[in-house]
Amino acid sequence: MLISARDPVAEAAVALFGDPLRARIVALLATEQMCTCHLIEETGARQPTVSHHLRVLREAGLVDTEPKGRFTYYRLRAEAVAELADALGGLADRAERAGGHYRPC
Amino acid sequence: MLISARDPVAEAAVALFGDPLRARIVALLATEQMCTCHLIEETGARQPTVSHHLRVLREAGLVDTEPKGRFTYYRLRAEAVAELADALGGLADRAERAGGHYRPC
DNA sequence: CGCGGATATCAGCATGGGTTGATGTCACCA
DNA sequence: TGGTGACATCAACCCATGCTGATATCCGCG
Repeated sequence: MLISARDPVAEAAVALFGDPLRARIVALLATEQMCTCHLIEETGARQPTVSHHLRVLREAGLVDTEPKGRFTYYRLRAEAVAELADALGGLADRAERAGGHYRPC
Repeated sequence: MLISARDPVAEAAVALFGDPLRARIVALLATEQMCTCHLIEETGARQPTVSHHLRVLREAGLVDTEPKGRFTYYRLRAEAVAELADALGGLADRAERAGGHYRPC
């Protein structure tokens, strides 16, 4: 795994947690599917701010949207989060095996 | 898990991946322990920049340091990465179980 | 059809964090 | 002891991103 600016793991991690409000939204969506109006209510943030963060999550492929009339419900994509968890598990494994190797200076 | 600005999961994720260069450093440290001079060489970044990012990782408890004379080696803490992976696995589980719950508007 | 509600987007502004060059401190060597 | 190398830190600068108020668009209802 060569992590670069375009690495999906880094991008997903930053999309999920790169901002405190967005991390809060993620936590809320992990409890139930919610529409924008609920997220605005729960977080106390302004509507455009909430919409902006939902857009970041949407474009990162971390949420699905389901329009219901005037309301838009968001679902956290468990499969995408699980992929990230797996990738991090792999990183931990590699780090474990990397111990003891000392490159000379 | 109530993710907030102080949440260790969010903080670890951001410390690991919040900047492309830092993510790159993390990937390098997952292959072997390296000293600052190696990381400067491998990444092509300036020394203060590399030091700054190492500091972020250090203060987040994600790397251990081992001074060897004038050289400082860094080790990615596999256990810390594994904890993050576990937490994300839990988040994915919860998101999976959250499907189907629709709060009325 | 007109109005109100939900929300996605736009444009402008402020701030935090990354990068840079300079500096300070410690370790090593002749 | 003095000089050099490694690197942690400092201070200044810049830019990407989050936040705000305004606007546009779509949907539902009387």
